[in-house]
Amino acid sequence: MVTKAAAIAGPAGAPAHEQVYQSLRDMVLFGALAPGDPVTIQGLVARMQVGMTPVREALRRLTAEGALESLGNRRIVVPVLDSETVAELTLARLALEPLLAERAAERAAPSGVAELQAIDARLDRAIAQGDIEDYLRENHAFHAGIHAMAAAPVLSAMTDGVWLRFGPSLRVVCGQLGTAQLPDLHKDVLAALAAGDGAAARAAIVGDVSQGMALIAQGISATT
Amino acid sequence: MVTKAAAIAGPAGAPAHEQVYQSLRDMVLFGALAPGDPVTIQGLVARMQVGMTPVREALRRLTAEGALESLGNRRIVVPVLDSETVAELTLARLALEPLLAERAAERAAPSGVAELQAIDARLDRAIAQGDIEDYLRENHAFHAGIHAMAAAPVLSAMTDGVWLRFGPSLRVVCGQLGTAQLPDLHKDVLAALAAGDGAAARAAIVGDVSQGMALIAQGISATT
DNA sequence: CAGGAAAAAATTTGATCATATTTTCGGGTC
DNA sequence: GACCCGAAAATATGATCAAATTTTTTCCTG
Repeated sequence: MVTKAAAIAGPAGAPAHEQVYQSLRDMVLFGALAPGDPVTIQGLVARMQVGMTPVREALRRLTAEGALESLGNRRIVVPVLDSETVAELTLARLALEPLLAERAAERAAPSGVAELQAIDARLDRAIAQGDIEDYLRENHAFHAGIHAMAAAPVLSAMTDGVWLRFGPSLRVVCGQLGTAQLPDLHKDVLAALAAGDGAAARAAIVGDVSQGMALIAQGISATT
Repeated sequence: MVTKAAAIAGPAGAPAHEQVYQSLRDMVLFGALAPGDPVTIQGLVARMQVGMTPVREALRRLTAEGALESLGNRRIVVPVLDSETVAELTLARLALEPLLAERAAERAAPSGVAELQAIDARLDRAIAQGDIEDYLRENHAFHAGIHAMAAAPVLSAMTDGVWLRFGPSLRVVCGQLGTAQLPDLHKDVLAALAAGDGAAARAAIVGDVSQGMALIAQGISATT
């Protein structure tokens, strides 16, 4: 796949390695990179207009987070998930995200919930229009918003890492199945957050995560 | 603190950035770096004998894992934990490590259990002698061994990241309280592993993690 | 005249790049 | 099928530039 993104994006003031990191992170999360795609330093140096040092640093960071995989032979690729790994990622998400949702419900402010509702509205529109990239972006924004509400930076960071691992594969699954049958328990989540009901938020997220990861598992086994 | 470690350690064939990473990781885990210690690129370039690029890459990797913290102003320090962060880390450990222990019990091979027993024997000796660094090393080896048994690379990697976050603070607590009152439910863990009893292993690890993190929380609040 | 705050110079440290070196992969040959 | 050679990519270094902290100097005020 390897869509050619022209140049680096991000805060102009930020250091180059940070901008490269953000760009690559976006590509991983929102479908510009497919599982198995090779990621070369020189390619990134040419595509974005920076030296090799910032690119190297961004790459190390991404591999440390599991977004990219460093083959022993000096080669870096977007990881291809097998079913065991998907099962592990499901366990990880189910261990962390319900916890975050519960905390979010206990701390939810009306303005935050309203913002999530706006995101969810855009998400529904993306599904209706079959726009996969928009769906991925808004879906991520929705969950990231919940995690921000939970006020648990460490747990949020760990969860982010998990999302980076399945991002490319989720994109593939969406491409195969379209946006029609994607999970959407977001309305339940929103209701729970608005009501401050931690248990309900937890339950809704468990459902959302389970459905989403089941879809990925299904897509993986179909390819094998 | 900042004990001067002479040069890089690690597999000779490995790339320099990997060796620097391993060295720094050891320092973080086993007490050579204290919370709040500044970590400068140039200092590392001088201490280990490598250029800046490998040092930079190792530093990015460590900060991505949460072992180091990048202040906005281009400065990198060993994180100082507050009580909220300790609470989060406790949640994270309790979410992941019992899961790993349970899986380990279901997959435990006799040879693996024997190896863990050997580690635990060395650990007891370190406690008896009050050798903090040895204690930290063997304790880590013990838990890492369990995680390896669980055959869950992603969950293990996530847990490793958590350990990196509280490593320096654990060292401080050991220094304050000595090795006398350290938690040691390892015998229960070993029995559960040998018996293949997942629930018992889970329970033992819950106890071990809870006790250890409570000690850290106590040490943190004492300093404040 | 002493004390202190603000400004400016100097030093230290980080960020980036261009270049040299080494390693790996692919193609061709025996 | 094994082996060697060339191209391409990664690793690592040192130099250069920019930013931030620290120190010093200066000037104003009490």
